[in-house]
Amino acid sequence: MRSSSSNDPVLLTGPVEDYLKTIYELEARSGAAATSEIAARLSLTPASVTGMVRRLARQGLLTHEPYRGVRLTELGRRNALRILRRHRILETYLSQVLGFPWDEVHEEAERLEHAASDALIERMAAALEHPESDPHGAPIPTADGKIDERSHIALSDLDVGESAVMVRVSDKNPSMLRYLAEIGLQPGVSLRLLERAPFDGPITVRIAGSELAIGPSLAAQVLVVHADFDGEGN
Amino acid sequence: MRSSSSNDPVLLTGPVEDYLKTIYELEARSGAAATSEIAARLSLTPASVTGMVRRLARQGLLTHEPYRGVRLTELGRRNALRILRRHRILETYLSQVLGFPWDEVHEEAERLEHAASDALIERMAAALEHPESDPHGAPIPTADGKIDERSHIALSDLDVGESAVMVRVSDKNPSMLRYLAEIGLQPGVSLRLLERAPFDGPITVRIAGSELAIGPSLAAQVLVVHADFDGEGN
DNA sequence: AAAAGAGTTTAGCTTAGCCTAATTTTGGTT
DNA sequence: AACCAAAATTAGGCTAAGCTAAACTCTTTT
Repeated sequence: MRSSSSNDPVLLTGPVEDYLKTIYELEARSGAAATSEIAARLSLTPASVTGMVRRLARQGLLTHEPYRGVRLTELGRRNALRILRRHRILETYLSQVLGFPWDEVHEEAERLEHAASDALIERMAAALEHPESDPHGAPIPTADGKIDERSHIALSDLDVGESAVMVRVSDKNPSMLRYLAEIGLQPGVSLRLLERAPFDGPITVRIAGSELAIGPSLAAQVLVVHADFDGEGN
Repeated sequence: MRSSSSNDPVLLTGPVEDYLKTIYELEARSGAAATSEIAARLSLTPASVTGMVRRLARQGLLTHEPYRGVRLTELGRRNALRILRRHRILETYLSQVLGFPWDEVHEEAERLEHAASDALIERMAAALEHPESDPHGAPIPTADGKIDERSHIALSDLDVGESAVMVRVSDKNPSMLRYLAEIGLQPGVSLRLLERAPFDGPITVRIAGSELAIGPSLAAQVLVVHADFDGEGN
């Protein structure tokens, strides 16, 4: 009479690691991750996700309320953060040490994060002097599972006349990243919103002295903090 | 009526890469790789190997004469050398750049070799200034599939009085590697065979001024070239 | 209150890669 | 020449992770 309780040994496969990471990110935005959202992010069918979610629930990595969505347990969250740490340290290492352009590091890290040992990740972290964020501005969880999720707003939500500092952008769209690099819009760069065209039109910003028009959908992806404010403490 | 011919797209999975690498190494020694040898190297059952071998033959990566053994085709050899290049460059990078001890790099490379892109491997190779051998002295195949297999003899086959240079040792036995590092027996080190005890007894060598007794089974694993001879040209 | 549609789950299959147990082949001994 | 043991193969199953098609549930709209 042995029940499969939550302290069964948890050996994570690559696909399972991908689920956990994805669910962590979705849960951070929406409270609970929907089957279809997970499926879309991982390019799987919803039916496949339902099946995997059942298994992960059985292993104690998440809870599943049918038709209601999925939440990570503490165990699931710890593991998700471990993968996220690997991913972001790998991205940083590939970018800073090996000179990969920032639009290529995501895909490479996506594969390496399942193969690298903790020892390797920690050596890379040490070589980078323990970075706090990756090349796209995402915070890197510590080895003991703490993460400093800063509050930030979208560039598109800035008011005209306000100054801000670019802090973060998604790592998942290579061509967007190439464009941002081209116009010099990278984490740490200061900017000021000069003008906003009506009817969801482009935004004009000043970056490093020159003016630049940015479409609203791109501006919505670029995260900033107000320049006079440091963005800490939510 | 479509036959699965040898120019089907060949996308290699991790396990398949391991088979090719292993078969390449066995074939180099014995002419053809036996099912049971492959199974032993990969810690699988012979039955599993037979099944996989059939698939790989169907994909044109090797030829299989039932009960007689397995040989890589040109396609299989090219792919095996690609994995071997990855493995050895990874080992070298982990050792030289990230400071891993030489007894730990094999296991780490074993996992990373299936995940790293060609672009990453080539960046690492460039950072290392295109090394010709890995930390254990194994030659690194070039990106276009050439490999410089040097001839060498076992330390145990040296005659008394002969001088030699250590050139290579297997990367697969961590505790042996730790011991060799401890006694300073690493590729490039010069030595002279002082004495050989009878009845398969220990060998005494001089390394860096001091004398050292080495058991025969260890000495058989350590490969050397004669000091007055450069080991090139078969 | 019923119906519709989006989202989710279930049922049943597929493939890769492994396993054990049973059988067959090979090559060497008596 | 027959036999035996080792090696190899076949037969039949299993798990992880995916898929399609069909059925179900929830919420919203009529």
